[in-house]
This record gives sequence, C-alpha cells and structure tokens, in this order.
Amino acid sequence: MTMTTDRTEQEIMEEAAAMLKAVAHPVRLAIVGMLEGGVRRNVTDLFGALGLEQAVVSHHLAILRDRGVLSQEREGKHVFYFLRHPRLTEIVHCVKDCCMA
Amino acid sequence: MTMTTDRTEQEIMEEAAAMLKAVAHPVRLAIVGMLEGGVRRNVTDLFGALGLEQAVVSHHLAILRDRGVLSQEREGKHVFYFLRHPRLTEIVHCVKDCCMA
DNA sequence: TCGAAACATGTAAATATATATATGTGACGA
DNA sequence: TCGTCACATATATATATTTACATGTTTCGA
Repeated sequence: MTMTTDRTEQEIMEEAAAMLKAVAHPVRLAIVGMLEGGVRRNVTDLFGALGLEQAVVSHHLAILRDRGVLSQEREGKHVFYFLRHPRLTEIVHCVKDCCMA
Repeated sequence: MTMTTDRTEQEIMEEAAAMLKAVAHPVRLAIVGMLEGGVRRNVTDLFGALGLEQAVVSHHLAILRDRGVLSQEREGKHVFYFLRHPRLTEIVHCVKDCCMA
C-alpha cells in the first residue's frame, strides 16, 4: 500500500503562496517576464537588460531557483536560467493587465 | 494637451508586484479562490468556511481591499466581498498547477 | 435607545524580506 | 598555473510582514 503524499488543501495553499511570494517582487516579476516562451538567458545578459548590478540579479535568481520558479544550466562560463514551469508567465500577464485596468 | 499617466515599465512592475504580494499568502490565496466566478461572500461566511477567527479574516480582507484585489459592499449588517478583477483567479489556478507538477 | 450581531482596527512582538556592499568560487584561456 | 571573466554567496542593517490578541465601530431589532 503506497503512501501517496496527498497534501491537505492548506498545505497546497502554503506551497502555492510560497512560490507566488517568490515572484511577487518588481525585479523578479521582470525576470520571469523576460523568460517567456522557454527563453534561456544567462546572468550577464539579464543584469545588462535590467540595468542592475550583477550581485543583485544573482541574489534574485537564487530566490527564484530555490523556490522552484527557475531552473539553471551551466554552459562553459555562463549559467543559463529558464522557467521550470513555462505557464508561470500567465501570472505576469494577468497581474499586469489587472493593474492597468 | 492631456497629460497621460504613462507609467514606466518599472512603475508598472512595482504596482503589479504589490498586487501580487497581497495575494501571495496562504489564507489570502484561499480567499481569492473562494471568490471565483464573481461570487460575493460576507465575512461571517468566509471565516466560517476558512475555520479561522473573525479578526484574522477581516485583517486579510483589509489587505486585499487596500491593495486593489477586492471590493466590498455593505448590505444591512453584512459586508460582502468580491474580486475587483475576476481574472485574478487565473493566478490561483496557475500557481496551484505549477506547484502540483 | 439599548444590546447584540457583524465587522474593523489597533498594538506589540516575532519573523521574514529587502537592499547594499563586500568577498568568494568555478571555468577557461594565455 | 595565473589571471580574469562570470557568477554566487555572505553579512549587516533597514524595513515590512505575520501573528495573536484586545478593543472599537456600525447596524439593526427588540
């Protein structure tokens, strides 16, 4: 008899909220938006486009990675980041649209 | 010559992140989920269904109201809450799905 | 108009997050 | 193997959020 990890609704809400919290920051929201459509971008690319310091962006990338939003892959000297769940850009569009309206 | 309030991309991201932050909490995520489809629910109804104290739920409702997520309307002794932007439940579904996967 | 029902707000302590800056580490080429 | 490019992590302080609990306000019916 396998023990399925059926989380309670409350546990699911806690995990979902934790992931959402990771995205709920202006810089991190922008990063997620920049990775739409399965795009992979390295740190230099990202911090250049964002106009922020490298350490700042690395810090935010670490938060997104640790909370399950992003994955990373090294290619030589560069580390590329991409969305673990491509659907997550829906959140960016939805919240931006709701803000504008 | 009318002065259109064209916010910078950064300002939009800040507003969007602030709204997202309001939703990024297990209790508030649950509340938003309970208001899907234009449903209106009063405070007694909500704190009963959530199994939480009245003051706790009122506190979270105030955060959601102040950040533009919910609207309220009084009807006699009851205050009904509902989503200002019905689309926001998309966020609940999206983040829950991504968490499960 | 008094009391109770329904809801809101205030306060304080614990905890988490943000921001800035400094330093550390891994990979590659000369 | 040494230097540098690309990136990660550490640390400290400031600020915000969470949580719990107490108290305040509004509305309606008796």
